[in-house]
Amino acid sequence: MTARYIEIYQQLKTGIVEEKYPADSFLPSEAKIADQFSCSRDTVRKALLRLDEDGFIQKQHGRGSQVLKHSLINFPISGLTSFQELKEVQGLDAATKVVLFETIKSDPSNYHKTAFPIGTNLYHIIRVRNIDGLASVIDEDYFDQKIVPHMTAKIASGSIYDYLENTEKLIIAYAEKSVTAELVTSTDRKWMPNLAVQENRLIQVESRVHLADTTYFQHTISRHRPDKFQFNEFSRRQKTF
Amino acid sequence: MTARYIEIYQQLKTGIVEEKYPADSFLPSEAKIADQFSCSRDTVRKALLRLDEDGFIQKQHGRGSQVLKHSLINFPISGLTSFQELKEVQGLDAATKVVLFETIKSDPSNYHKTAFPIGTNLYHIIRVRNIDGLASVIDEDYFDQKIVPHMTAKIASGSIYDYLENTEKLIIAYAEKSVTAELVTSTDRKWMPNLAVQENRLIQVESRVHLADTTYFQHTISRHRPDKFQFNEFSRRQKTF
DNA sequence: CTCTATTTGTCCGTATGTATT
DNA sequence: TAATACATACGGACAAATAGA
Repeated sequence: MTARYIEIYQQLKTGIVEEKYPADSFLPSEAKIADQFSCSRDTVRKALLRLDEDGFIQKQHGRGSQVLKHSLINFPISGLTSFQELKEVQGLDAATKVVLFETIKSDPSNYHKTAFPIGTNLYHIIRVRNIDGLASVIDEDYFDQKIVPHMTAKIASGSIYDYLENTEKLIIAYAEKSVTAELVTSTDRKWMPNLAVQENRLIQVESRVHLADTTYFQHTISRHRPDKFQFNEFSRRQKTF
Repeated sequence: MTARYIEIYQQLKTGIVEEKYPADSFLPSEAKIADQFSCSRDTVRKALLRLDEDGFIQKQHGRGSQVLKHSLINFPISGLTSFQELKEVQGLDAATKVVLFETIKSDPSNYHKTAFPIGTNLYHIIRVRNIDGLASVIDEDYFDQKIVPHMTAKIASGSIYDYLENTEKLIIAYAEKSVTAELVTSTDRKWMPNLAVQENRLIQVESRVHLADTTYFQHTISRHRPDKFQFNEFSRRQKTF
């Protein structure tokens, strides 16, 4: 069922994480890996391409594939990763409180904010994320009810993405994101009571999320405490094409 | 010299940008594109993979490749894109002033900052970026002199990446980046005199940059005016592998 | 709902080019 | 120069998803 190259990707990744292939060492050549797995070199190359993209190895023409230090904990703003997934991966002491759950209709007054066509029925949800007991993120979501018809406050208090993908079987594909530093509002201070008075901005990540068939279904605004905000990323030099 | 699949990528991309293939329409099937270019389907698939990664199309199993709205101007923090390149792509009215150019040796007092081994000879450069006449970014760079032996203040006032790649023929491959919101210092205010007094933080992007052979050669700290900071990104949902 | 045509996804094998050592 | 390793390209086969009759 799962593709052969995915299995090979996973096994090589495990070998890297468990230091069977330590940092700075080279993986076996593509031909040797193909022998080990009794598959074609093409299949191995697909696996190595993913490892390269994910920052586990650096491929080098004529030399081999070198294992990179995977020191950085990935806190991806890029990549579409839910808070719940981050919590699990990073083992955070985190809790979610749903502070608003309502259904609204998109109208001219909020169109600029949500970018949904006027008249679209939406869920409007606000959640506060507490990390180590401190209110650290305010998430405001809008979901198209045509796509997500059975949202509840209970679902919102857990993992919405887990629900969307595993229960509703939606295939979440891509998002346009923008990151800015926005002025603190009185509403922000209400949900983040411990924010120091001299802090005048929150880090805002705004996302428009689409399904695999390009349907636009979610708009999210995440506002982060500036003194707690950090994200780490592995990035490759853009080829100039 | 340039690979066939790159040519195909470029031509399709041009067709999308010039709206020969408008948003929401479908590209011809892989087989048809292969016919048009008299190449194999494998070669077409490589081109489409890049277009998909770059957010120009959405591939859909059994359906085709749909053209996406490419509304967002990419201001990549991810992706390793130099200020000079951004300036050219976005047509910014931007100027660079080199405010510090010195050679130093890495020692215990700055090791935590640069992460270069103690005793490494380094160029230390600080540049202020003015956009529309306003000091908007402070860039602080450290370069390993073993890798970049002939840096000058004149080069630093232009495009260092252009120099590194085209003159020194270095192949810049990847970076570990972190983004945080750091407290404003008196030095920051010196270089950004118009920063409002109530602003207490700058958005900081810190990068450790490596060459294709994994050599670590550059450490950069970019501090952005919070009221001017914005970056947009196209991002895909991480497969859970 | 079934069948079929179309389209993309995966995998294989082979050949040749190019970079590194 | 020669051996090794990755990059590109071709062609074929079958699986899986989609759409429409």
